[in-house]
Amino acid sequence: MKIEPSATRSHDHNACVHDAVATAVDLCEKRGARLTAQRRRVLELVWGSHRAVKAYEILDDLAREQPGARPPTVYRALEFLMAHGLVHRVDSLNAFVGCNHARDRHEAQFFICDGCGLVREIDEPSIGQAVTRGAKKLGFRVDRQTVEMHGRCEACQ
Amino acid sequence: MKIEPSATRSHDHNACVHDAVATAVDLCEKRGARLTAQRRRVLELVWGSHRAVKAYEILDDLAREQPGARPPTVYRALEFLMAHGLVHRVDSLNAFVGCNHARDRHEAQFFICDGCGLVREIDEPSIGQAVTRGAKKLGFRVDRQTVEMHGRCEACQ
DNA sequence: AGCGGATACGTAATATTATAACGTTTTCGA
DNA sequence: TCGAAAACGTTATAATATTACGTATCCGCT
Ligand SMILES: [Zn+2]
Ligand SMILES: [Zn+2]
Ligand SMILES: [Zn+2]
Ligand SMILES: [Zn+2]
Repeated sequence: MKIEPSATRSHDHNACVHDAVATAVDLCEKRGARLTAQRRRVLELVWGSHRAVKAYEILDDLAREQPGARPPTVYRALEFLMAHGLVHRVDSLNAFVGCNHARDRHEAQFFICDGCGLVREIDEPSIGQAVTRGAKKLGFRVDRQTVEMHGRCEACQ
Repeated sequence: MKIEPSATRSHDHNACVHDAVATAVDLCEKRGARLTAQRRRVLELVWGSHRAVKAYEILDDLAREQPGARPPTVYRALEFLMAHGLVHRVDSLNAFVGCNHARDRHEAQFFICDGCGLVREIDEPSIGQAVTRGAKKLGFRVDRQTVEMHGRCEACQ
């Protein structure tokens, strides 16, 4: 198992991946959820970078080491990982990104650099609050939010 | 030209559509943009309801009255309409919705009812401000935002 | 250990969403 | 009225995602 390097990072990314997997193992253990080898491998592949990764990119990677892999293989794994908050879907990119604070359930908000592809998940409570205010005005109940900001990261400006 | 009724409205929807088209005609006039018959028809079809409409639904409708219609016919019209802020894409639904305050360029924020499909576009400045604050913390420059809240409208709760 | 239901996976097919490529027609100002 | 730009027609294909159904594996229970 080798994790490829990425142009968009300057840190020890293997440590990122290792941490993410350890957290996932832990969390699934606690919840009695089955983090199978395949699901775990898909999690690693999603964490291959801090970019959002396309399902078919994951499929290509997976198929290289496991020729039987098919779309449902990947989508099923992603479904599981999303259900457990280990991965998020980025709707504006049709792509998936690893969650870097998966311990608690949370509303995900993303900054996405259109230059280098970097995705940063944040938790800015005032965004949630502003949304709640807006919802109240309309009598809406909010169950789930998609908040994705596109632009340029510091390095790419 | 007949606009179909929708389960999710209690108002004179033909008036909505009429207004939207009048605004569009006006705006395109001002900008020297060509709101052709086809683009106008697609705008009407998007405005067929206050729900988000799929591209292939529009295509089906359009093809009924114009058998030569093909995917590019619709996507090209939508591209034009979006470029002029007359229609927005709802990323979390892969669908399109008419803009109800197209006069000015604006950041669109949506509340989407998962019960009846109603989409309400709002302009809650505090959301934009909260986002800006979050962006500043990260050194991000925001160019474009996707803010889509899913839940239940007042009637569907 | 052996049974049986639930969960996960393999596999083929197909559905849905979107774009590429290229030629023709229309528009509109010079 | 000419010519370039824009719009449109048409075919094909790319990209994303799901359905359906059969098989294998896991796991609690006896
Ligand atoms: Zn997260
Ligand atoms: Zn960047
Ligand atoms: Zn709008
Ligand atoms: Zn509703």
